Amino acid sequence: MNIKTYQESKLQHAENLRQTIVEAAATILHEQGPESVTIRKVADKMECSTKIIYNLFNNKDGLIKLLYLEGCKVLSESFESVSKQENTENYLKSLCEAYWEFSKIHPNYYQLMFGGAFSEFKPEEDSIQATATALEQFTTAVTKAMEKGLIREEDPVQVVQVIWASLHGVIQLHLGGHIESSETAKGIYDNLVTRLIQSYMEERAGH
Amino acid sequence: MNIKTYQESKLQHAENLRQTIVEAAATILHEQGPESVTIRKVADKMECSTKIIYNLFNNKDGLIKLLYLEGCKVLSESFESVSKQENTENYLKSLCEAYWEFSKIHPNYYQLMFGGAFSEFKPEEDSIQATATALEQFTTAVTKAMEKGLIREEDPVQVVQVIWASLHGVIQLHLGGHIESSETAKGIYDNLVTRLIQSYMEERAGH
DNA sequence: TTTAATCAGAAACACTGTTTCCGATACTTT
DNA sequence: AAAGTATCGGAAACAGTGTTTCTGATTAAA
Repeated sequence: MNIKTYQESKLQHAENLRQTIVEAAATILHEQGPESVTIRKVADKMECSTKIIYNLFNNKDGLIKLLYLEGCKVLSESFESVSKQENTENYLKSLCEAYWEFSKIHPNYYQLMFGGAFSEFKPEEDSIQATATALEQFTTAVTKAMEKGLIREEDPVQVVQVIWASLHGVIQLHLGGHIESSETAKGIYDNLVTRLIQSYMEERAGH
Repeated sequence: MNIKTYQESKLQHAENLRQTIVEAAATILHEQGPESVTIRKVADKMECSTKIIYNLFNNKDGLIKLLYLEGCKVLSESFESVSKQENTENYLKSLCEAYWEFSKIHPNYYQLMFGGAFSEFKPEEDSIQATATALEQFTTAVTKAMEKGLIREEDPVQVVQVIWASLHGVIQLHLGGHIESSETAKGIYDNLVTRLIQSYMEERAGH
């Protein structure tokens, strides 16, 4: 037990509180979906008043942002749990598959992060950075493929963004109800994955 | 001037009212964005009570759906205004360009239709059908390319969905603030368009 | 002319994000 | 130790949302 000044202990108390509030909000998100993540419901779960949340997070976006960062961590772990394969093509395909799985296992996180569930929430510098970090496995895989000459040299970040954005499009239209059946959506997704990877891998020198 | 029964005249009155309400809602959508399309603001513009809107549209989704259908018409016209070219590859690229332009010229329609601006609104049978109709130019172009042997025969609807969904992904991430600069987003978009069309065109017989 | 039905306006209900007010608690100072 | 002061959280209020209820007027039907 450290000896702490009042200010230090106060800060730590605030930090603990922040953490438990984020956890409560995350629980509501998982159990009841994004539309149920309201300041009052979080306050009710914490058995406290809404004022505390505003003191600690400034506004709702401040709380949503932390859920966004949590989601980035989960996404990152999803990518990390993909077994690294020698075959670059297969590895990239597995990463794409993991992204689909993430959207299926954590649809509420997905809606919050990329689906516009909180249309007033716009990611800022740090959230965008966290997203890039979550996609790091992807970026390094592409970079390595370039070094090995499997993909023509260009900006690996742009390559990842092209892949990410287009995969996201399929998931988003699916979650939004524009592509009803899950099988149809997966068919489109797999088709797209194959085409994209082939497109990049066929750009070998001499082709 | 037709002679009408009371019931007929009543129905026509209701239909006229529906039309003006949709127009008022569309005006608010264009001038103030999706978040300002609220029942009360529409009622205020119409100088009537909210009850009328509920009588005619059942609930907010009923009104949003009509705006969705309007948006489909506008999108359809955007595609139709693309000059048809003999060169299939160039024509498809022009259609993709028109889709991007639509999202830039009518971002509010885009957010309402595909961006999840009204997260409670899920398109139903008729809205999905209207979307398919809006994409018809795309579908016929792909079908013709298959008949000419420029694209390998498969389901043209799935081909269009693959292209549409992936293009949407770029636009959606851009509008959602995940891809900040418009130039970056357009670069990704164009890159994707080139890759996809190449991917489909390279599947000629004998390849 | 009386009766019955329809329909629109005002107000209310149950929510939302956010702010204000105020009292209790807890550190500071004398 | 006692008085003063600052902080911080709870209750309530404010402004806004989608939606419903109630009620009175209008208008067709009898």
